[in-house]
Amino acid sequence: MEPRYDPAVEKKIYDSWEQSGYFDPDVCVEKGVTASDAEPFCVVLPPPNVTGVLHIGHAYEDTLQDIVVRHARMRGMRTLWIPGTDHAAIATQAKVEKEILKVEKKSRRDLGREEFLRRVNEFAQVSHDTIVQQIKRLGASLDWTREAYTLDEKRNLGVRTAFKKMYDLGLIYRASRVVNWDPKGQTVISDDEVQHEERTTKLYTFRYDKNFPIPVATTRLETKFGDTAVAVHPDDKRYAEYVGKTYHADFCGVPLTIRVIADPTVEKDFGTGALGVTPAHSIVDWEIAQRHDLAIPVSIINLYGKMINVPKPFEGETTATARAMVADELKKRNLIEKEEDVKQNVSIAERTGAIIEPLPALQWFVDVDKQFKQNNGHTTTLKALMREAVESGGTTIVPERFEKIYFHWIDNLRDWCISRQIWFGHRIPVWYRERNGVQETHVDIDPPKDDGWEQDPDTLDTWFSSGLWPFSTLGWPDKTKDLEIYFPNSFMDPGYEILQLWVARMILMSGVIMEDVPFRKVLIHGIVRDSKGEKFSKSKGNGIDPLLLADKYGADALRMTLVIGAAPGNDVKFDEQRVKGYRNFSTKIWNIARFIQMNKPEGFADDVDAGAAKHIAAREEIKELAALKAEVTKHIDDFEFHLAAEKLYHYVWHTLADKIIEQEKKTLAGGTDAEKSESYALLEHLLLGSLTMLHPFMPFITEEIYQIFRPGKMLMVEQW
RNA sequence: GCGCGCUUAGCUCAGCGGUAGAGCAACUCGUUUACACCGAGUGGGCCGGGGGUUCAACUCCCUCAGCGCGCACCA
Repeated sequence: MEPRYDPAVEKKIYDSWEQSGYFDPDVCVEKGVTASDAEPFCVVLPPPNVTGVLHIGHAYEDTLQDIVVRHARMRGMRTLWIPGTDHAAIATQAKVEKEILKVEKKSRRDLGREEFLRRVNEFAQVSHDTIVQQIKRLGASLDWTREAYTLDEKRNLGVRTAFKKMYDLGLIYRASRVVNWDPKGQTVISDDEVQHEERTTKLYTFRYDKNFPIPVATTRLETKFGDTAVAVHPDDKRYAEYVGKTYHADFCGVPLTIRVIADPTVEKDFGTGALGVTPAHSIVDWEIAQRHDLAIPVSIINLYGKMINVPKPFEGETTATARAMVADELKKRNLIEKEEDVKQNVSIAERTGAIIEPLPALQWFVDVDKQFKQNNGHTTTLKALMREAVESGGTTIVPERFEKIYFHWIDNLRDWCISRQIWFGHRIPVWYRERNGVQETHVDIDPPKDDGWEQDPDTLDTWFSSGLWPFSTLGWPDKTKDLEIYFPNSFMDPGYEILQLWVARMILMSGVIMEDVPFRKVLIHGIVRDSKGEKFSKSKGNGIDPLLLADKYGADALRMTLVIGAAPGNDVKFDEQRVKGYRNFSTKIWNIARFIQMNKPEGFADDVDAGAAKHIAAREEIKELAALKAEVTKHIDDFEFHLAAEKLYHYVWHTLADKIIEQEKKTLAGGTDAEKSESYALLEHLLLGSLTMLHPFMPFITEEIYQIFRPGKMLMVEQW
């Protein structure tokens, strides 16, 4: 054995695993390492976005899965782990758009849809290749023969099939309503893609004009051109006499017709207790307007955040400028009664950082409250279905506290807006044409055969295709053998930041389409942060390249650092110092192996030294190892990888090396031949046993050493 | 506002009803069949504050504080 373990061999080891074909469970069955009737175990990789390179968070996520997968494989299960990448519609398009604008000073419209998509696909391909190499470098035992992409043809067929099915069930509909408009990305986004940021802003208390009886408080003076009502609480005695009446007001030169209505959602104690209702530019106001049958509102803000349908000088101004102008005008008219600073949560688009502009638009939605009938005869709603999947125990979420967050999210869920005004993604499978003045709509998997149809220009929310991932990767909508064997998946390991965006959508989609849960267990993990507890981000420049660390200390050391870093669901604070510590552990393991190998008695061979093996069977050290195995197995089954890894670390270093080897040194030096053989047999047994248990955590070094002791074998598929 | 976490040794974190644990850091010794990417050992903790349940609480319950997160409101 070399005096030192060199992480450079890790690439070679990965290649040998890949060449063996054992990542593919069919090959395992074929070659007899897995029984043909073995219980299936399937995990689908959360597909990394093709927007760049792998970061340390991926390394963490992939390590956790690889532990589960390798453990299952070693226990003889028919184990499949499917790789793939995510086209990540908005994220990827935005990235390429930005790059093209920077380098060529061109917008996507300058290039045209076809050319632009060619560029995005090119970028995605390069990004994909990098990512795959990176995943392999970390040792993930994925079956690359089954690799998928959320935007490949197979998955596109799945998306179209799912859309059609949900449309036919009445779960997908098209409607005009106030949506979250991202003025920067020029697209609608769903509620879950909106984030909130607290800011201080001015709250104005004003009157539309001198004769209007009720003062109203608002932070958005510029939208008041679009007001059609003032809402007060039904129990509010101050305004009871005005309820039901309609007033004509002159608001900064614009004639408004304002009805006073009573609605229980209005808070008496906020502002003046009276709310100016702007149906076109507030989701809440839109809903109030619906309840009170207010007239169809006029938009006063366009898609670029500029004022429209208002007189000069307001027309064409940005909302911010218009707000200041309105404030000036009202002051001139002496209509501002109060001006105060308030804290307000501003809605931000998570991808572009733009402030959301609520405005009315015609979009496609998934109805989460609609009753529909499943093939199995049950009548349900999507909300109920998502709730039941977890309540019934069909899917278990670990740690349990995330179940609470999940239910809380369902309780507050609104219809899911799935159409996006971007080009990169799955085109909506709907075609329109006008015939004799009548608008016709065709919703199907394939385009209509006859003439005159035009496909909807929009694409689908990336999470629509991601939601199908647990079964689209298995070949659905075809009735494949994989689907039969491996669905529902056994395990899924996403981060908590996509519990709602992704996990919930998979449960939803699987519930409608497959009428089953997508997976049995979900282990939610935390975020990897830097040593100060800050999130890694490009703008902060605190990123760490997991690949550099793997090359420097070995992928195994990196994996151990991440695993022992924290309990499930908690964030991991990452410090390079710790990786060093586990590199030292690798060295320790290496030296244990070297020491044992150096002491192999002349002529010792496993088949002829059955006597030595028999002798050691009764020894305490063997029992101790067996007890450890039971503990480690239990911890892995309970997803307590940090405990399993820590115990193994402690055993190997402080029991096997510090105690047992030290104790055996005397025998190895001065014992009889029989005693030496026994001593060696014991140490070898303990070493190989430790390597076996360590393998899911530190696959490379364990494989390397194992093959030195057992040439021709492969630890990856040895018995646990 | 509703909900969910976290607070344990200098640092990073485990443990979660039975006399406080690990890694790193610090200190003291040590180099004998591997390993200084060593070994043996030492110091260091009112387990965030207060109250309760219990024979027994870091562990369960209540409450307060600080930090973080989710959802809603934000007119």
